[in-house]
Amino acid sequence: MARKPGSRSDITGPRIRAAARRLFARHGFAAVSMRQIAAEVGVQAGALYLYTPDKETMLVDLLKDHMDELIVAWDAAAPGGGPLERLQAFVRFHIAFNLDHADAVFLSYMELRNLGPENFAVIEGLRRDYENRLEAILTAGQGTGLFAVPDTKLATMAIIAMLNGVNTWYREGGRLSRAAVGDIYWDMVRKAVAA
Amino acid sequence: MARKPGSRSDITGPRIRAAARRLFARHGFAAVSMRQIAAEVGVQAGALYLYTPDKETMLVDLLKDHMDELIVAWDAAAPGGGPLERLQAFVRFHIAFNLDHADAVFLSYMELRNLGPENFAVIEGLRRDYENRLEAILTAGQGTGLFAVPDTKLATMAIIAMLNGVNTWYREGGRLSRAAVGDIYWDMVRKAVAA
DNA sequence: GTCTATAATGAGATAGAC
DNA sequence: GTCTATCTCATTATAGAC
Repeated sequence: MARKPGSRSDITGPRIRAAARRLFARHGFAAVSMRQIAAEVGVQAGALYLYTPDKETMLVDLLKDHMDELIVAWDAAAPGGGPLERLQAFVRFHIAFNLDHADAVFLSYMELRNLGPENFAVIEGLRRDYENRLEAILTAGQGTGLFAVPDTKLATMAIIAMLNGVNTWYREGGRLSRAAVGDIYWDMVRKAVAA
Repeated sequence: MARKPGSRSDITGPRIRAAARRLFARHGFAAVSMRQIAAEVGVQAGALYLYTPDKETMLVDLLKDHMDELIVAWDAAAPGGGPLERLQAFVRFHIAFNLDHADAVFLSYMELRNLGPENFAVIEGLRRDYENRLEAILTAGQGTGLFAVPDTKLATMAIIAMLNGVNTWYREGGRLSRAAVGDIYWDMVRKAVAA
């Protein structure tokens, strides 16, 4: 026997990526074998090497795609207006995007240590690009006297960490809707940076 | 040859735990082999099984000890006084303790997925015990009208996540001292929960 | 594009010597 | 309490058939 009837690389490729993302996030990069990924997709382990040169490249591609998508999505969603409106939009966007991409977000924070130095630098650079967009909002508000943050760099890190935390406890269908969570976090962020 | 001259279990035990904690935090539980841990300590892999029945037990013992130590340390450090004083103390304590136990903190958030359900429940229970101490402070302040948090549960999670974030960027000898970081985060937390 | 088969390596854990 | 040696099994990755 040879190739499976009906196999198509433009279908198998995305399915491999989705399975790898899910399994890496659930069990950790090192704990997941190529065999597990292949089994999840319904192919043999050797077939994965038609789509990636090795396991680490699979991971770094997932992370890079995720960070690219994040930045593109924010740049498309970011409103004009004053710092307060832009900050509110950022808070709501970040929570919503993270919940929609929980596995990728988790990976992008937890599995950086499995990357070689050059791949690590690429992902970290993309993350900084994204964080700089938030810091720019804080700096703008600081300039007009609207915000009073003791340190825009730390405030950026604090806000991102706080918002990322939502992913650790939020469950769909739980006590609070996504919109309600957005309201509550926006209230806390707004007050934290207020003059 | 047999046992090494001068070997002592009360020295080797702690060294094994320290090596495992460091290596698990750096590379991830699944990525670290028993041979690596043994090499770090200077014993053979087989010797590790004198101290632990298996690898997962090594991990869960590290996590349990860490959470116990955290709760004991806070209960010893927690001041009396009003909610504002207690909240300030909590912020500064949490940042300092986390920086002093960075590897264990990282493990306690990242490697829970490598635990069986019963071990997982134990660690999660301890974490909730700790978080409840913060929530009690917020509830007390809420009751006297000193704080105005829209949801004490979410505020608890938000504050912890924000403070935990310090560990991801803080470097000893960097731009800011620990005390300065404590000041800045306290400023943001104070405003975020203020009435 | 997927298969089977296999190479090369390393894993967790155990047995028994000293 | 640590050693060497070993069992058993899984791993990543490749080769070549179809």
